[in-house]
Amino acid sequence: MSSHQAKRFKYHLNQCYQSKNLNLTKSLHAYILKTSHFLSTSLTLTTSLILSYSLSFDHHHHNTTISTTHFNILTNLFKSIDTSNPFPFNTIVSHLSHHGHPSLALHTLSFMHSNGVVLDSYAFCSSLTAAAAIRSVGFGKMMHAHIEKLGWLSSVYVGSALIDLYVKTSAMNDARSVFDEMPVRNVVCVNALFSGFVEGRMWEDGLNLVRRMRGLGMECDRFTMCGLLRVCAGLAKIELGRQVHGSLIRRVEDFGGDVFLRTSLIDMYGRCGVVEKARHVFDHARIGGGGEGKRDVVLWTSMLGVCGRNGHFEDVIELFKEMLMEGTKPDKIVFLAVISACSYTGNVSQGLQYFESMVGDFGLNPDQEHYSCVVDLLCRAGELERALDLISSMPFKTGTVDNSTRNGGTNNTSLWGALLNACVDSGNVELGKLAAERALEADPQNVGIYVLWSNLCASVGMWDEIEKLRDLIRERGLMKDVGCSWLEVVS
DNA sequence: ATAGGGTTAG
Repeated sequence: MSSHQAKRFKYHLNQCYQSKNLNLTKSLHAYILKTSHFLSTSLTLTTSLILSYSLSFDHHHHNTTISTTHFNILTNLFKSIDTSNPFPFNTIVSHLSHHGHPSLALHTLSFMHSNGVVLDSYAFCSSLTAAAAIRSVGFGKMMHAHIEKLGWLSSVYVGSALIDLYVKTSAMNDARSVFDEMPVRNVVCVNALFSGFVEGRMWEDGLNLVRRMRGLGMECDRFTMCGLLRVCAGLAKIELGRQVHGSLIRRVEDFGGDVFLRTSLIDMYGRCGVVEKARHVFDHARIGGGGEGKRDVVLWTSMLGVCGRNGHFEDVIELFKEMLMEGTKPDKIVFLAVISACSYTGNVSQGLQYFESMVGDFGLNPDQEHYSCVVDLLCRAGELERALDLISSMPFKTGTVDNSTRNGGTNNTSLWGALLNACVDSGNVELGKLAAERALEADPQNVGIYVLWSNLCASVGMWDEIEKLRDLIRERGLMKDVGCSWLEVVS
């Protein structure tokens, strides 16, 4: 086989890779084997084959497990690669973890480990990213042990990736201790830890970390600033927020072209109640900064959210229209923002219209979160029966997990919780009991539900029921959390 | 031929 031929094969494999065509990959593989023995000597061709296979497998198996047949194909291909050189393996792990196939990346790492391929910082970084993507604490802990044994904890790259993994699995204490024990630190690992504090709404911890940066001889970059704006929003620190805005203008080159920063800035001003300023930042978003006049969906969503939370309902309607006119297609999150805006401002019929338009005009299937939103909308307007009807008509089973959401799945506690909340207000015990039962089926540890239910019981003098609830709470070991709210209810 | 951190809703 000539190198020209090899190039052609590589080109075709790339096509398989792009189109995720398993059968095409299989026949190309067979053809290559029949044509010559070139495959066993061509690393790049083997690598391409592995990637094409991996992508087609996951296409069929939704990224969780692969069949033994497929696993064997991969393993055999792995075995034809010289294990004394980690380079090609690292390339494979990197590709897989960056193209949405984390579990296969981890399979590859396992193969490397059990076949004596040297595990270097590149291998660990890629697989830590993969483990973070599927939120695998177990795999992470295992890798952490290996990393420590091999001395890779001293690498800022590996350290940052490890911190990120712990952050994404909500193990903030582990993240913190990795950070504290790092011999060398830079902005990236600070940002990794900081983003964990921000995501977990641990505003003060985040702020303290940023304050420590000066002492460590580090400057904030745009990632840090972005988090800092969210801290300002969380603590409603408008003055600090203005300072961050000022230093963005002074210090960050073309910050206006950065959607992340603009979005956080709009959100910050909005949560601090300075709607005009948020609008000002939003209105100038199309100018400069590489944008060709069309604004990002996320940018629109943040502005819609700002108007909704501040009760500017007319602006929400207007903005949504403008967004469509500008040619920006709404996504599911835009509708969450818009429908909850209707909910805040008590515009039930418009909220329902948007909900219907979402499916009818834009072909977007509502998630459980959308249903929660509409249930909340109906309940706030006192339409409890309609809310119950809507829940019964949902295409989901109650008590199941919805994996389509960003945080990897929320159950439908919020759905029943919204209904229960409304029942407390209206004193509807019968429906409230049903809602409380369903909510606790989905999440038996949810203290808020116990409190709501006992509030409802107390309001109508059902003291026996409260007594039963109290036993249940003690049984499930939730007494400590419930604390003062419980005492308030009983006394 | 290879590596680490960020935005919107609730």
